[in-house]
Amino acid sequence: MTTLAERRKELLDSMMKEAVYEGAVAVLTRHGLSGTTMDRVAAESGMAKGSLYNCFRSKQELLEFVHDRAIAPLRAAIDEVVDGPLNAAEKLTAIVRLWREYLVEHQAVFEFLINDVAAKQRLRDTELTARASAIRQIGAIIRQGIQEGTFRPVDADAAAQMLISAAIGMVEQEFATGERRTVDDAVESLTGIFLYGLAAPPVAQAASL
Amino acid sequence: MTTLAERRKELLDSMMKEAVYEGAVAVLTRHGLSGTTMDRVAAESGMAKGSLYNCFRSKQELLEFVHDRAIAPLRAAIDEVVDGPLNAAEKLTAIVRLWREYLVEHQAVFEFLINDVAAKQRLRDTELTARASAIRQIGAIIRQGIQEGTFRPVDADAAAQMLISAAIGMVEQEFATGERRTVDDAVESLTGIFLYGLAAPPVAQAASL
Amino acid sequence: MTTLAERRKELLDSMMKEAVYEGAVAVLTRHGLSGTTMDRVAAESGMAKGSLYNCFRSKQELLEFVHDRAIAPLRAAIDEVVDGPLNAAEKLTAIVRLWREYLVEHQAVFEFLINDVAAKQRLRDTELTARASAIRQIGAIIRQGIQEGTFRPVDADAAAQMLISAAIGMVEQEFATGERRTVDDAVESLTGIFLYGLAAPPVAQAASL
Amino acid sequence: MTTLAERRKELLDSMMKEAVYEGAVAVLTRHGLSGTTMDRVAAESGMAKGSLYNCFRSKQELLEFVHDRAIAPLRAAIDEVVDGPLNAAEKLTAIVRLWREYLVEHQAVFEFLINDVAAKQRLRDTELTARASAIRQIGAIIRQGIQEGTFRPVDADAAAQMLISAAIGMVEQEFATGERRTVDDAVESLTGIFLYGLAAPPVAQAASL
DNA sequence: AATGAATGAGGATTCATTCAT
DNA sequence: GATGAATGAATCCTCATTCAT
Repeated sequence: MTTLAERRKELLDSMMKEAVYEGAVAVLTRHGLSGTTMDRVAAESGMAKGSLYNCFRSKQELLEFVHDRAIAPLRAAIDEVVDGPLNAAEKLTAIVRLWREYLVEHQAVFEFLINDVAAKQRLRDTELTARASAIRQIGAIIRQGIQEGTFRPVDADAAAQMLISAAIGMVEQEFATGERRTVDDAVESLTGIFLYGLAAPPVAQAASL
Repeated sequence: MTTLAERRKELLDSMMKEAVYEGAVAVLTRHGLSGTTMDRVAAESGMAKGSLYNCFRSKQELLEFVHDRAIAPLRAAIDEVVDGPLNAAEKLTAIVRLWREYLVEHQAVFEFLINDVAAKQRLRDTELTARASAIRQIGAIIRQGIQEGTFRPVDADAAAQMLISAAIGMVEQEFATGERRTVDDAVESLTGIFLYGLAAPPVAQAASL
Repeated sequence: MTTLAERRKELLDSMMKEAVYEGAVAVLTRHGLSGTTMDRVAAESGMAKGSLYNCFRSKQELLEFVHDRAIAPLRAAIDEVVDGPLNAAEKLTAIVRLWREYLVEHQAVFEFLINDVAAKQRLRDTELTARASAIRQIGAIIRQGIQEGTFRPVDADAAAQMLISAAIGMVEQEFATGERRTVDDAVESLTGIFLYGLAAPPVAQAASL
Repeated sequence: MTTLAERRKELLDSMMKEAVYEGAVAVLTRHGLSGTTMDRVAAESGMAKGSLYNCFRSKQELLEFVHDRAIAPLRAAIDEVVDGPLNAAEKLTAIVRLWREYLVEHQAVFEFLINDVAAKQRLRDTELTARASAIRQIGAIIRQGIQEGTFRPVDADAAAQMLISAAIGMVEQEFATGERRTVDDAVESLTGIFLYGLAAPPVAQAASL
């Protein structure tokens, strides 16, 4: 018996949350994080402000939901890559590409997404932020590469952090300056440096052969 | 004639601004950017709210002052490195070290400093933000390295952006997780990857066979 | 369907606005226009400051409402006279009487009403101010009189402006000096001069010689 | 001995007040009454805010001074007319002309001047306001006219009040609508009505001769 | 006497949250 | 459960007035 009612409730609840998600993203896009008020989210979601509070205990909780909800597809896509058959360098490249595409697509809520409201305000569950989980996964890939012998034995977590930071920074830069690069160009630029570094290959080594 | 009165006035003014700077940093540290109200800054600086407005036309202006004031020493130190006699790789390493030391030291206002209030709220003079100027300078150094033949011919500005983003990301990571690395370790980790990449040198492998 | 909820809402809304009107008039009376703060209006109206802003977007809008609300009965009464069957001189007299009664009755908010906040701050719709609409209507009546041949061919709008200004001035004078005249006396005094002028009739003089 | 010092002091004082007058008028013109702050007046007058308070006990007092000072020339000119040899109708016309010229010339501070700050805020000495003294003088002239037999025996003070109110109203109207009339036209329009009224001369009387 | 920095009460406005219907 | 009016603390900013120099 309860099953029926429960399912119904859950369904309604998730429909409402979906509406809230879309409304919140619209508001975030139009008014920025500081301009995102419960009033506006309610209006944009087509529901009463009070209903927002039936769904979420506080604005903080609502924003965390929106954040997680927005991040979910990216995380899923990355999971697929991570569990896939590619080698370390290819996985890294694929992930960088996913991040880049994701960031560009969500430009409007970029700041909100990247600056990780949840994390900032009371870093609840660090593992939930897109960045944190990306770092863990990338770290694992780098370790894989090191084990495979294709990567140098670096501090994998530090490298992962740098990689993701650099990816974000690159997109931020593009947004700030307004110039837009092609995906291929951007991804290559980033992975090129991370895989091969800035230093020119030492001629001496070649000569020693 | 004016010297007397002017000197006095300037002195008092700079003393007040110093007090405001310290008060603001304290508030920023304790309450975060969004918790930084004029009331709190006034109280923390030991002056009346109105006096803040005798000194700064608006909260925005006050925050810009604090930001610039906080960033100034780092910029000066980097300028010195840039204009110095080191080669490109050494300069890069030195700058990464300066950034790291600076960020760790100013941990408290980190978010505020890096997220560049000024830039966010109405990107005044983009060149004035610490990050932007660092990118320009690092870009120049990379170009220098390319010309010297010690760096590969990469997109210098993109690389600079990545480098600075990675440096910031690294410190953010440390703050978030609580683990603290030594300066040498961190700097080496970062420059190691940026200079030599993740990929294991294929030549050495070939030679070792 | 909507009727139920809508009626209720409208009723509540108009009750609130009524309360605001009365509160605002009380504050206006006690503290004058410049002493009329949102805090005081809220307190006097028996509601929270925030509720005022649920009803009116700004202080300006609230004041405009109070103004219009206060002016409405007078305008309606004048409309009735204008559309009535009286001749021009009678209409003028009737209108002057209405104005006078109205001004005396609303002495407390006199300054506020006459100095036309709305007009002053951003003359929205000039036609809405009591004075402006009175001038238009009186102008029409004077033109009617001119056509009827009972009035001299004067500049009707200028005359209307003078008439209304004089009516207001007369009441202002009474308020300032504290002496109160009877309605009949005051109206006769005003219409007497406007209809027949100050100059003694020359015909009588000629006849008396 | 004191004479010398006293004269000096008085001279300096009146020079300062002159400067304040000009500064205040400039500020009033540029920022309106509500935008007229002591800071701005001090700056515009080229003196320190503190000095303003050596000269005037309060802002109120300063504004009263400015008001009176601005009104003085008009009052003097009217005095001349009043004491002159003209007959009542001519005096009235002359005074209306003076008012009109004065109002147009001081358009910028019109509101301030006419709405009589001093009177409004605590009608100190009613006789000092331009309007009040004008009314007294015009009342005297009308009484003169009545005695001369050229005016009908009306309530002189009420008529005077109406006349001055109508004059002010006429100019206000012009300012509001933007259309500007010639002095002659405006004065004639006003005096025409006040002297001869709106009513057409009764044909019946002429016929009865 | 002149100065202008310091004061702090006061004002308009916003918004997360509650709660009666 | 849904609604949205009510709340009032919190925020930024202004400005007349004082007073130490």
